[in-house]
Amino acid sequence: MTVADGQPLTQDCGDCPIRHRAVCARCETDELAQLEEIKYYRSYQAGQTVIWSGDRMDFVASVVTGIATLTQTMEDGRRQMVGLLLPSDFVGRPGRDTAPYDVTATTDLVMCCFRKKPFESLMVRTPHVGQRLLEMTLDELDAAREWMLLLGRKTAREKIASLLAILARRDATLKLRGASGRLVFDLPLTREAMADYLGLTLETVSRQISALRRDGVISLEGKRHVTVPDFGALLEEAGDDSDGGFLS
Amino acid sequence: MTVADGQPLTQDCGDCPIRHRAVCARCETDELAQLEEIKYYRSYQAGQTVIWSGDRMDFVASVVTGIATLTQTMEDGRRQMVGLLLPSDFVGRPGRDTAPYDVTATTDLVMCCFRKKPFESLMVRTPHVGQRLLEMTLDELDAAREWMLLLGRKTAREKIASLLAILARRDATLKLRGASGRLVFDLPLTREAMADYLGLTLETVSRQISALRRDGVISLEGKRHVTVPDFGALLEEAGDDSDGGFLS
DNA sequence: CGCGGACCTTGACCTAGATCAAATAGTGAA
DNA sequence: TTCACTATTTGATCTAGGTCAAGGTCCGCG
Repeated sequence: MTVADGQPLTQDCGDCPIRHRAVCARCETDELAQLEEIKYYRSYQAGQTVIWSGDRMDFVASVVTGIATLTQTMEDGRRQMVGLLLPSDFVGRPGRDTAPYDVTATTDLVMCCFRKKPFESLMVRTPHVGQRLLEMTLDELDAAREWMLLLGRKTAREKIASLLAILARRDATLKLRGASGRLVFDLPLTREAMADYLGLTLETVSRQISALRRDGVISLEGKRHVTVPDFGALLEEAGDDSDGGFLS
Repeated sequence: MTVADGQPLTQDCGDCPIRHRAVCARCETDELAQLEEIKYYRSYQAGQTVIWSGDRMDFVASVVTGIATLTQTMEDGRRQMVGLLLPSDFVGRPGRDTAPYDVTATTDLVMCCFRKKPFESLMVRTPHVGQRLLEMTLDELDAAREWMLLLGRKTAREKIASLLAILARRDATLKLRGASGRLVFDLPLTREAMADYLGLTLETVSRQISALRRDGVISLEGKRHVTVPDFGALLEEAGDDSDGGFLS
């Protein structure tokens, strides 16, 4: 996934890193060809806003590489992140034309976009797209509900541990590393973004990370490079009643 | 919607109160006939548990009348409600066989059930069911994300006001009353259930309701019968930056 | 090499909401 | 009518996390 001098690149769906996980995952070759015809790539730099809440949104898209966030803001400035978009995740909604949330690129970001109208008409013709989108939406709903438990009932320490566990697990999945006690990854979020995600202040995030470090649950090199010596111990801190069945 | 002596009743889809809003909303008459063939009704009394988290779940269903809740529980007993199911809402997920949440009847409840296998195979044949389910799931995801903002960032008073606004609005919709400043409805939830929904304790719920009453935002007859003299004022208390465009 | 500006950490203090503890309705059965 | 029981309210206190404030670290730039 290289981007030549900030220019969006075009590429073959066959080589796409998210081919088997994104909204196109279930498509047959002919369906894929139709999608390929209407797709185009866009890239954003870390920190850039992709869409402002309330803006007209004439496309839908899949995240190809990088991380984006969905956030809601109240008039007085209180902010809550309501979604973390990782590679293969879908942005936008067929049948809606203004964005309900701010979408921001947290890291450098490449998205595979489809203009909304052609995509919608394509959804009618190619059942596999709609089926896959339903599946993905149901998964996101589950994730949102798990997040509701976190926001409503977990302590600050549990919230941080939960977030670290999610990031660590996701990183391990991407790297295709098997079950292993020791995990190493980089935090893709600032302390402030973590606070927005967790319903905390950035000071509390910082304090709890320091506390987890003092207690040996994690160790840090620099501010962002995290080592988890014992993933089980981290899950313990997260307060989850199950380890998700994998990488325990 | 009467239930003869606790016996589930069968009825014609044509007379069904949720015909045009549930998962069957978009079905043509022939599709509806197929659904009708595999449906059956079940009823539950207020307080009964419909499904326990982790249980095998061999059906999916629509709420016909009454209210049900989805809740998650941590080992130490902390509880968070993650969904409020109103008439026409859908329970269960095609392609999953154990329930991820407790489902509880909050009021007397009637559900229109479909065994999972036949429903799944029907979904392949009748595109309108899948389309409608996608639409409904996207709506639920939006609702879940709004709830995340509430859980993560709103004060106790704003949380209560938000919940009352949702219940009032929904009640007004059901009764088909037009825009009106004055609204009257009954709380379908105990203080404890409200606390589970809002990420608060029941004492805080009680105190904040008392405070809203003292301040004239609502008035109460008994514990459950609420009058909202000025819906706009209630929305103001809820801290939402928009009134949802209806019934302001 | 020194400056400005993100980003992060830490300390001191404060407050919204939790916790603990009673008291007060309602409600249905005997 | 009284008892038992559940739902609710209210008060007194405690505390996790917020707020305010001061440094610290890192990095790019003149």
